[in-house]
Amino acid sequence: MADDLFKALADSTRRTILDELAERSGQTLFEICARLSMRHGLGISRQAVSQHLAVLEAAGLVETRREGRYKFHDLNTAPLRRIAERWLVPDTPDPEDSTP
Amino acid sequence: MADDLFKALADSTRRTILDELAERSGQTLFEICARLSMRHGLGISRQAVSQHLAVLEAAGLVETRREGRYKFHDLNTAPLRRIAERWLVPDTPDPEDSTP
DNA sequence: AGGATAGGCAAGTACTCACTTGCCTATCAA
DNA sequence: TTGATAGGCAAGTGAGTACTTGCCTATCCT
Repeated sequence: MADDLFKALADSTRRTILDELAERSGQTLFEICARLSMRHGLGISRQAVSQHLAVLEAAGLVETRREGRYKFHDLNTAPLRRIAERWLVPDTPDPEDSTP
Repeated sequence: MADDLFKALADSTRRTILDELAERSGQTLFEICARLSMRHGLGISRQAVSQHLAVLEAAGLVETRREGRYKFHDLNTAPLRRIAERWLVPDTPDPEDSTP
């Protein structure tokens, strides 16, 4: 659960994708590919970006909506808010990692 | 720089170590090993924990102080606070990942 | 000094993961 | 229908990494 979130954030390309979606929400796969290439100089295939988006969606950081042949991607920052709270608040720890 | 931070958080054992240090700061390597085994059921070698602590220290999440033959580890939550801010604030993005 | 404790260094192994390659499906426009 | 566009599925490859094993250094106590 939380493991998916942190693993998703561990890759720099995925973090750049989050940057792009934070700036302009609702982009399609091809739009994201173009902007990664143009603005960030990332020579990366469409399939690679698609796989990154799947990871981000599994982590709950990206939500998608389909319209016709287009699939729009939206950023969801809710999971990010709980990251810092885990170690800042000396509360009962999340039993997430106790039994991997 | 920020890459070290996210990579450090990507491992569940390291996150559990942060949990332990959040609960009791200033533990030694052997104390951390014992608590990981006792309270979390993690059968992990001392060297593995030592390597994890090195990763956490490189990420700025753990600071160490040496006293005699003991090395105490303290949690530093400062880097965590800036994680959520990156995508919550629609500001000029950190140019960190532009040129990997 | 000698043993015990706390920690460090380095090479090897096994596994994960990012990325590519190749092909396939679905929607829209002519 | 035909072609073009947007996206998906799956196997293979190469690099990174978590962990082990073995040995070494430093500090403390008797």
